[in-house]
Amino acid sequence: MAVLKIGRPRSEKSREAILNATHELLNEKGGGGLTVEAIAKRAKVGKPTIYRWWPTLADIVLEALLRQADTSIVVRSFGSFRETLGYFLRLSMKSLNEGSGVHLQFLMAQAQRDEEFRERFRENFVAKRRVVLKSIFQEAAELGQFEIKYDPELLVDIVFGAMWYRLLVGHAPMDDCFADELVELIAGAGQNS
Amino acid sequence: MAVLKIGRPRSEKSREAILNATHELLNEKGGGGLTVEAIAKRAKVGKPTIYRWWPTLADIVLEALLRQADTSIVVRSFGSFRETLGYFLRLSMKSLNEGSGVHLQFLMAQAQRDEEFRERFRENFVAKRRVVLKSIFQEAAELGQFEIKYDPELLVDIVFGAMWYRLLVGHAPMDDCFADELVELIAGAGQNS
DNA sequence: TTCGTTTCGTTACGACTCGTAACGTAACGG
DNA sequence: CCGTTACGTTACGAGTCGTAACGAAACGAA
Repeated sequence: MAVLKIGRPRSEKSREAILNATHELLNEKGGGGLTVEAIAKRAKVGKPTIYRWWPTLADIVLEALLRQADTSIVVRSFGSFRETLGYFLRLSMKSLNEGSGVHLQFLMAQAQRDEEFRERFRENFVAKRRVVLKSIFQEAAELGQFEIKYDPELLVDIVFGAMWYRLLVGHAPMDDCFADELVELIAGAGQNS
Repeated sequence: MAVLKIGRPRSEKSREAILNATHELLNEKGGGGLTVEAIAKRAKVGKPTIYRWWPTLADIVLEALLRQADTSIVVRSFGSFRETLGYFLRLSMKSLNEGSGVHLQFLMAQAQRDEEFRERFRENFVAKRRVVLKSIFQEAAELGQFEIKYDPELLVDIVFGAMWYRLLVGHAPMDDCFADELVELIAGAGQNS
């Protein structure tokens, strides 16, 4: 399975410069005016170099997001279901408020204009997050802390749906209060007879 | 309050042609490649005429949506809370599947790239829908059919959030089953002690 | 009817972004 | 040294943007 590599190897320096420039521009000017040329200029890189490795601007943002999200998504199991879910939600919301929210807004917007990217976004990001949250529900169910009275897929739609909704519409904050409310509602849905 | 009008009046014919062309292009080619020039060409209208009345492409889509949404949003009160909410959700989802979903996808995408339009979208569409759903909760609460154990704002985030999430991500269908599941979960959240 | 006002559709423009092609140069393995 | 691949630079056609300029058309008022 060893892949034979000939020719000049890919510049890891340029790759990181591109991802860093994307991250910076997103946080400085938002996703509104993000452009490939701006990234190339900031990263001191040729535009064809970008198009050689990423099919779309959105794919650059997706990779920039995944690079930092891998380290920030942590699932810790506490004694109770409420604590475990609450920790996960507060951590997720903190990540959104501290920068990755702009990435997600941009990605979801682009997913509406590009059907092929929408599938990549769904497979490489959304689906993975869903698995994590679902595992929290199922683990709690196995421990007897949570009774699955509703389809876990629905519960995931509820939790992530509400978060995405607030992120995209911007009518209410993504704070700990919101996380606690969600925990109470979900926990309440798996408790009573 | 009678406003004095002098000069040539606005062409109602052109206005409707523009909104109809927008509606047609959205349903034919999706929101991906929708452009002002395409609308002008389809509506047989000059491009400056469009820019005279709408500041943004998204505002045209918003008006095209509101024109048909006004007639399709109906709230009927049935005997039970489950029936009333279920009717509202099934009707909303039917509307999404039959055309207005493409409008909403486009509008939410544009709202991420244009902060000013995001506010208009929030005020003129999202907020109004929220009021309608909230009124269903409160009316049921007054009738003793539903106990408000959670902030009504949160419940609205839950219901509309889940619907928006499915619409934008496209991982699961917007069918009657989904509506029924949501009804059960919400009703269950306001029933037990 | 005539005039002033406003909108109409057409055409054209500069500015911007897109994605790609062409070029010579740089960095690897054989 | 040679073949291969990636690099950065430059330039290009295509498309869209939002606006300006123009003459014609449609209204109310004199």
